[in-house]
Amino acid sequence: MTMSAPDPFAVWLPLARAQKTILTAVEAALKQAGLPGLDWYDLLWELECAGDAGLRPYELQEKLLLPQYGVSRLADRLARAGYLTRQDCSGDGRGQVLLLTPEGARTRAQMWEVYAAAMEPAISSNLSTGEARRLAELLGKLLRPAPADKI
Amino acid sequence: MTMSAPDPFAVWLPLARAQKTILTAVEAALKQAGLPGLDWYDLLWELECAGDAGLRPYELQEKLLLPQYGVSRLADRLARAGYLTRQDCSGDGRGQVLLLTPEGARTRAQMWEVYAAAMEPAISSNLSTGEARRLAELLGKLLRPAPADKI
DNA sequence: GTGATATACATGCAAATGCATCTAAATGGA
DNA sequence: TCCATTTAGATGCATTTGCATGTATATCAC
Repeated sequence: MTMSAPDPFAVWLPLARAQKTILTAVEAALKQAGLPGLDWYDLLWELECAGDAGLRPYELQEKLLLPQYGVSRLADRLARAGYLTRQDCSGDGRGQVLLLTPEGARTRAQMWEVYAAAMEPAISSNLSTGEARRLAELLGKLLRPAPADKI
Repeated sequence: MTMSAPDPFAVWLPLARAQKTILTAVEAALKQAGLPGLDWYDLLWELECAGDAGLRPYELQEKLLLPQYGVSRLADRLARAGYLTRQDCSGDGRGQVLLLTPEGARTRAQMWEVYAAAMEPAISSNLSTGEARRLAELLGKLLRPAPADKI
């Protein structure tokens, strides 16, 4: 039996398309609800997970896969909205610690409702429980560190 | 045997993360090669597929999952770069037909080399042939039309 | 210590994006 | 035919992004 070579694009094309489709749907739902976008959600969520310890911007940069200036300015906007505070970092004069405010937590909770509601039909209606589990598993494998292509 | 409910986020989170990771890697490779980004590639590719018939902007809008103004301006840039031409549309005075130029085709071919080379390690090194096939299949299911959430 | 390098974060400027709106041509009724 | 509605596409304006660079502190070699 001949096994066709694993065409990376057979994976990439539907992957990109599925991501874009779902992303668009969720962003539309959030906007319609008068809530911020997913990038705000992700940052708020990480801060909530971090609790009282807060997070340094460079930590968020890794967690969110954002460029350094991306985190810097995203945090700016969140701070202006009153969703986080910047605190001088004891022990590192260059740095700062970002902390979630109660209002930030409230907004994240509101967003979660909309987020989950928009996600559910986009995914659950097209996959069985077993398929979803298998898909998540395969995507997880895809995320393993690539073999040192960083220069 | 109890079957855990299908958590949509168990799929969405790695999906989004995998897409972003691979996208970033490919964009970086293209940039380093002094070539345009993936959005240009996608448009060039569709035009190449369309051949001499070309494509109407509204057709690209559907194929590329872009907003109307997105296609309008992307086409502007491609036209300024000499990669496509806009032709008045016989039969619809409002419309136009976008046609690939030879230079556009050449650039797309160059991009393809870099694109494919960057994609390969990101995907093939983490998945077996069978896994890749299964993953592509599951992602395909995910792309089925959602149950009428359009307003 | 002192100087060189590396790390953390900010920012000016140009380009891209989102949103609302505009024009023009097509379609559909009466 | 005439008017109302829909569709194709462009564009002004505000926001966001990307890129390069700037500033300040930390770390390391000596």
